[in-house]
Order: sequence, then structure tokens, then C-alpha cells
Amino acid sequence: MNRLSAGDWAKAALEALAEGGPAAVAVEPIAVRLGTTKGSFYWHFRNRRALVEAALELWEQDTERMIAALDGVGDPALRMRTLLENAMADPVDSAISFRLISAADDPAIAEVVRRVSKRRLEFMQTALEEMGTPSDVARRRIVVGYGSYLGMAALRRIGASDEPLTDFIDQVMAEIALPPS
Amino acid sequence: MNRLSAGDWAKAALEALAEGGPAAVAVEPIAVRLGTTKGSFYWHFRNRRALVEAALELWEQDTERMIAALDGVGDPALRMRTLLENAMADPVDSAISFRLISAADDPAIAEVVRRVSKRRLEFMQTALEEMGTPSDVARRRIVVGYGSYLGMAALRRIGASDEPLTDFIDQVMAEIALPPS
DNA sequence: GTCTAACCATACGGCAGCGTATGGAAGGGT
DNA sequence: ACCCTTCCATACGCTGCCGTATGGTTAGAC
Repeated sequence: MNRLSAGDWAKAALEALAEGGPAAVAVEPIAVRLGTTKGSFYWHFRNRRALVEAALELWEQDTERMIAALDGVGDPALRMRTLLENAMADPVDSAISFRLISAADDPAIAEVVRRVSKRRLEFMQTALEEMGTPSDVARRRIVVGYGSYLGMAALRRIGASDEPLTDFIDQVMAEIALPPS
Repeated sequence: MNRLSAGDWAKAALEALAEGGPAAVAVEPIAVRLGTTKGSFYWHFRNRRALVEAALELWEQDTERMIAALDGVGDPALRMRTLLENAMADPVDSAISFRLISAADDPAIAEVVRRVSKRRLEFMQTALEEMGTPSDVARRRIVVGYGSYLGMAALRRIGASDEPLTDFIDQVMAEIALPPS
């Protein structure tokens, strides 16, 4: 047999979201993708909304894992650089982040993406403050820096910039006033 | 009476796009918004696609107007600062840009938004080069800088940053290595 | 005042996706 | 061997939007 779990559906939903945006998180198309039918879906989930929420939870956990892994790095500058390198090397998260933000008309999505974004911003701001940067300055640098992460993903998406994100690590590091490698 | 023109529809479509995203560019809802019915719409336009294209053209013209206005400014540093101030003061364009990029699954939208984005990037890169910045450095700074413009709009949208964009002008100026005001 | 072109309202058919109902298959416990 | 739980397929009705057809209304030319 080829039976599915709720997790399989959630994973597929997150992939569909990253590729096709919120409109692509549709039950029947994903069922086709999984080689099954709606019958399976409505066994595992109450409705479409529940599927979206499950996908969001998957995504939120990724952020928590990343932060947990980096929390052990004592040197804040190294912590930031590692974070940037990981983030820039993986084009999937920025794509999903972008998609989710544009899907923020849905209050459920908005709430999660806001929570995750704030978490990320605070994590980075803390690193800068540990390096002696005043709070308000750190805040501005991080907002602009994280903004450029999101925005560059957007530019790559439409083909306005075809350079790999990794080309910009030093530039972003400089922007938030960290020493280049 | 209260008769409408094709331009009224295009304007309303662009507003709907900025507020509700691509899915909101729907004939019947916009008709309600305009206090009319589909009958009006299909008199002025062949189909929904034509409406989207008209809205895109409106938006593209805004960019051309802005560039034309700034082309007269001889000093490239002042030109950039004026551009940033104008851009940051108007939250609508960044919202639309963001929406359009996330709607780039539609090839028609993708093409326009890519063309406009490239135009903007080139315009800014030229300013930096006029100030003596090497081409490749200018390119990186502009991509990151314009990226942060888009990304910060995203962050404001979800409420992860509630500061007005104007608070970040100096930070962005510094990021692309321009003298602060 | 009449005529005509421009403009709009309404009714209809079609499609895609949501959610429900219901029956069936597969496999482990006993 | 039987049953019961788990899981899935199919059929159906509903809604929202697209696009068409068709008839009505208004403004101005004359």
C-alpha cells in the first residue's frame, strides 16, 4: 500500500506554498501531487485551514531549530556570520518567507509569519547588542539587513537579479557593520 | 450619471492589487467597489487579463515619470537621496511592487515587474557609478539596497516592523555608501 | 422629438475548488 | 475466519468567479 500521514500532507502543502503561493495550497491539486484523492485529505484534516496551519507549524519549527543550533555559538560576530551563510545558502526559506508574507491577508498566516519574523529580528538584534551596538542602532541595521534578505529573494524570483545570494554576504555583513570574513 | 472609463477600471484594479493581491483583481468584486456591474467591465475590456495589463501599464508609467523627474538632477548623490526620500515617503509603490513580485507566477505580470525592477536597478547603479564606484561594487550595493526597500515593505506589511520607512533612509544611504544628509 | 451610439444591468452557462456523504479496501487483533 | 478500525475513492451539492448574450437606459447629434 501507500498510505499517507497528516505530516505527508503538511509537507506537500509547504512545498506547494513555496512553489505556487497560497493559491496553490489547494486540496485537490495537492491530492493529485500525492497520487491520492480528497478522501485521504479529509480523513487527516478537518478542512483546508487546518492544512495551512500544519504547514505553517512545520515552517516555524525550522526557524526554532536554526536558532537553537546557533544559540550555542558564543561569539556574536561568528554567530551572525554563520546565520547569514546558512540563510544565504538555502534559497528555500527566503522563498517561503516571501510567499507567506504576501499571503498575509489570511490572518492565520499573518500571525505566524509575524511571530517568526519578530523572533528572527530579535535574535539578530541581540547578537549586535552583545557586540556593543546601541539598541536603536542595532534595530535599524537588523530591519534593513533582514529586509534585504527578503527583498533579494524577491528580486531573484523575478529574474531581476540572477546572482546567487552568497555573492552578497559580505555586502550584508558590512551593512550591519560587522567585520568581513 | 456616473459613467466609467477604462482608466477608472485600471486604477481600481491597481488599488485592489495593492490591497488584496492578485486574487483581488477580480471583475465582479471590483465592479461592486465601483458601484457598477460586469456589464460595464466587459464593455471596456476584452477580459480579465486585459484589465491586469492595463493596471500594470499604469504602474510602469509611475516609474518612468519618477525617473524622468530625477534625470534632471545633475549631482548623483542628491539624485539618490531625493529618490530614496520620495520612495520611502510613499508606502504605496513598495506595497504594489511587493504584490506584483509575489504574483509573478503569471508570466504577463512577471515580465512587467522584471522590466521595471531592472530599470530601477540600472538607474540607481548608474548614479553610483557616476560617483566613481566600480561597476561590480555598485551593482552589489544597489541590489542589496533595493532589496531592503522591498523587504522592509514586507516587514511593515505583517507588522514585524512598525517604524515608518523614513526612519531608515540614513541607514540605507550608508548601506550603499552615500554620505548622510 | 427622434435616432443612434455609448454604456450598463441582468440572466445564464461553465469551471474549479471546498466540504460532505457514503461505500469500499486492507490489515491487524482475536 | 471474522470483525473492526483505519484509511481512501467516488459522487454530489455549493459557492465564487469568468465570460457571453441580450435587452435596457442615457446623452447628445440633428
